[in-house]
Amino acid sequence: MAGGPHILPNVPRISGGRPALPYEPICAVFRRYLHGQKLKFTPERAMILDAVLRQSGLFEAERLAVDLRRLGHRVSRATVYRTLAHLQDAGILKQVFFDNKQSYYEVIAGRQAYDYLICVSTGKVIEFSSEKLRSLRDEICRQHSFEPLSHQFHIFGLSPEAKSAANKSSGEADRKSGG
Amino acid sequence: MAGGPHILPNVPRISGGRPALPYEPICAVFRRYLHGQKLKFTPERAMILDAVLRQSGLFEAERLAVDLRRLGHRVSRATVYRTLAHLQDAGILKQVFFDNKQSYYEVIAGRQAYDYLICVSTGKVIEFSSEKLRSLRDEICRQHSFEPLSHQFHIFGLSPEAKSAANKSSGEADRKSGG
DNA sequence: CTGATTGCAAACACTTTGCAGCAGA
DNA sequence: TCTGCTGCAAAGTGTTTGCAATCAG
Repeated sequence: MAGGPHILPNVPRISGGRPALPYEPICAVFRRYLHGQKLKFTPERAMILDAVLRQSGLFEAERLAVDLRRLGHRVSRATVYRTLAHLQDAGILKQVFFDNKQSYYEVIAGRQAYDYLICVSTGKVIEFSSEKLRSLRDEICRQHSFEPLSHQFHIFGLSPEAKSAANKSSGEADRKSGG
Repeated sequence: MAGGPHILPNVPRISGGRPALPYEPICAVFRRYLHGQKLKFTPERAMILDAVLRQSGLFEAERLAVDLRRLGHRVSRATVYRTLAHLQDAGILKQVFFDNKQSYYEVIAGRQAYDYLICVSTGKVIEFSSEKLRSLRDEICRQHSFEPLSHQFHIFGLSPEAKSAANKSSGEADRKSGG
C-alpha cells in the first residue's frame, strides 16, 4: 500500500458483518468467519478476541499486548497484529486513524460505529453517534455514485474542560503543545 | 484514550489562519506567521512552500521531496518535515490521516478544507465539500460544548469504476475464493 | 497428516532528533 | 552578532515479514 496508489486494507461493512442471528456471540461470528476462510481458531486468537472485547472504547495494539500479558497470556505482538487484521475482515473491529503515530481500534460488531470529538489540548476522546451524519454520508455517496463501506469522522478541537482551563491560565501554553 | 493523553499536534483553525487581506498571497501569510513567531524566512522554506502550492489535492511528504529535487532544489527531508509543521501552524496546510503508513497534506489557506471519498479497491481519492457537513459538525459540537478547530471526514468504499470492474469479473472471482 | 499459525528477531518505512557549521535579520 | 536554520546521519517507533517449529482440524 506504500508507493503507488495506496489500496486500503480491510475496511469493515457499514453495519458490521452480516448478523446471522440477532444476538449471536461475537466469538461465534469470528469462528464462522475463520471457518469460511479456511483459517483456524487457535487459543491465541481466542485470547486476543477476549482481550479485545474487554476494551471500552478505542484502544491500541500495544494496550492489548499489555492486557494479555497481565492476564498471564503469552502472545507475541506479531500474532496480535495478525489477529487484529482478521477481526477487521470479520467485521468485528474497525481501525481508526487520527494521528501518524499508531492505529486505534474500536469494536463494531453488532452495533453502529462511533465517531469522535478529540481534544487537542488534553487528548481526551469523546464518542458520539449521529444518525444525521450517516444519512448525510449516504446522500453524499449517492451524489458520487460511490458505495460506502465505512467512514471516519473526527472533530478536533477543545473540550469544555480544556476551554475553562485555557481561560484560567489565560493564553500562555497554547502553541506549546503543537510544536 | 490509554497510555498517557496523546496531545494532538498542530491542528489548523477551521477556516485557515485569519485572512488579514481578502486575497493575500499565501507566501505573505507564511512570512507574517514566521515573523510573528520570531522565525526566519529562508530559501528552503520558500522553496518548500512553492512546491506545496504546486500540489493538486492531497500529497505526501515524500512527494514534496521528489518534486523539490526535480526542480533542482536540494532540501533535506528533515527540513521538509520541519517546514510542513510550520505551515500547519500557519494555517496553510492541514494534515490528513487515513492510513497507518504516512501522513497526507492538503492546502487549506484561504478556502474550505475538503473531505474525501476513498476507494478501497483502487485507492482513488475523490474530494468533496459539504456545507451540510460543516453545519452538522457545528451542531454536534454545540451539543457537547466542544469547540471545533478542524475535522476530518473520510468515507471508505467503492468508486463507480471499481464497482463496474467488480461486476465484470465477479463470476470468476467468486468461484475462485470458494464461496 | 497437511497446511495454517506462532514466536522471534530482523526488516521496514515514515518521522524525529542531536549536532556542528551556516546564515537570516 | 545572535539566534535560528540546515543537512546529515542516527535514532525512534509502530508495524510487517521470513523462517522453523508447532498445532488445529
